[in-house]
Amino acid sequence: MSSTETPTRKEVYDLKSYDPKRSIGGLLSRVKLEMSAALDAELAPLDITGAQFVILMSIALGEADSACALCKGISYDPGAMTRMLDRLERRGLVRRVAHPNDRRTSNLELTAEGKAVYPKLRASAMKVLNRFLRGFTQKEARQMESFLQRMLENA
Amino acid sequence: MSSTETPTRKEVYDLKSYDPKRSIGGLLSRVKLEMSAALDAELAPLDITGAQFVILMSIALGEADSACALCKGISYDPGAMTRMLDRLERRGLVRRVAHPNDRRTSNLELTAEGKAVYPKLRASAMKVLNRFLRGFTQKEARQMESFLQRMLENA
DNA sequence: AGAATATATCAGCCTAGGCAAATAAAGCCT
DNA sequence: AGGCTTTATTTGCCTAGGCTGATATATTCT
Repeated sequence: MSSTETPTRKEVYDLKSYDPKRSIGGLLSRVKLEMSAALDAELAPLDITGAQFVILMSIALGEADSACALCKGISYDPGAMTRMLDRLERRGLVRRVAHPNDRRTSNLELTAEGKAVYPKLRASAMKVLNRFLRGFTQKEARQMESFLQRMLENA
Repeated sequence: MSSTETPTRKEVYDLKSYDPKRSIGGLLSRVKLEMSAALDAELAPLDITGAQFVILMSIALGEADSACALCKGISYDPGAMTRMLDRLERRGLVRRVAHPNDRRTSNLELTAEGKAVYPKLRASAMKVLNRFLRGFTQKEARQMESFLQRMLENA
């Protein structure tokens, strides 16, 4: 060995240094909490929650066209998804359309109203996120994305 | 101006580049979800949830000695906290002790059993976190902490 | 085709947090 | 002391997600 320790196998936190609240885990939970609250507040005037925002975005971007696909995409409970879509349908933002070849499922579409609010949703979410990233350079933001991506791959 | 643009005022995401799922917001939510699930799984054998872990840690570290202090420390609902402490008390991990000078509140203490599991909790949480941080250098971890801290200050 | 299996959704029950009103005890002000 | 305000906790009600089992289709395999 070239040195007294083996840095490549060393873990980030050890029993002496680990402080739950100041650790990446604690900070990340807190940031997520604050960001969700801020997004909810930003979307409140549109009478749309942060959770609904996620669903609407997925549909709008063509990432999912059925309840099942939505669940898989974001690790959401199917039972909860049924009720979530019920709400969005009652709210007039989403429509369930019969699937021609598969009668088990429905295709999901945004209604006219859904399409109309979509740009506002996008802008609101972006605004909130940018607020949390005040003072970040592009380079720092890209690095943060990369860190988070790596953590996800380690999951 | 020394350059054609003003980089200091530029925001991280704009309407063209913003992709909700790949953005820091989307990634961060997802990482938090995965980390919480992983922590719950790790603590399941001890019959303790991730939410309970947070409370127990705060008490153990002397960060809070009353329900109210706990709520303030972690932005938790007082009503929910009453019930959380009821559960922890029934579970035999926490004790409410009468406060000598203030009969509105109770001092919170870990029971013997609570003190006994505490090191295991700490080790479990650390283990999960280190797993998500595989491949991170110390420098990268410190930078991640700093990014999250800055986001919090922007909240 | 018929049976076994897999998929998609839904409905019921449970848990847990958020909110608002109620209660009780301090603290403050004059 | 008496009244007003603040603080700490509790309780009831509401919402929403997780889990399980039921149901209806598709799909696959003989």
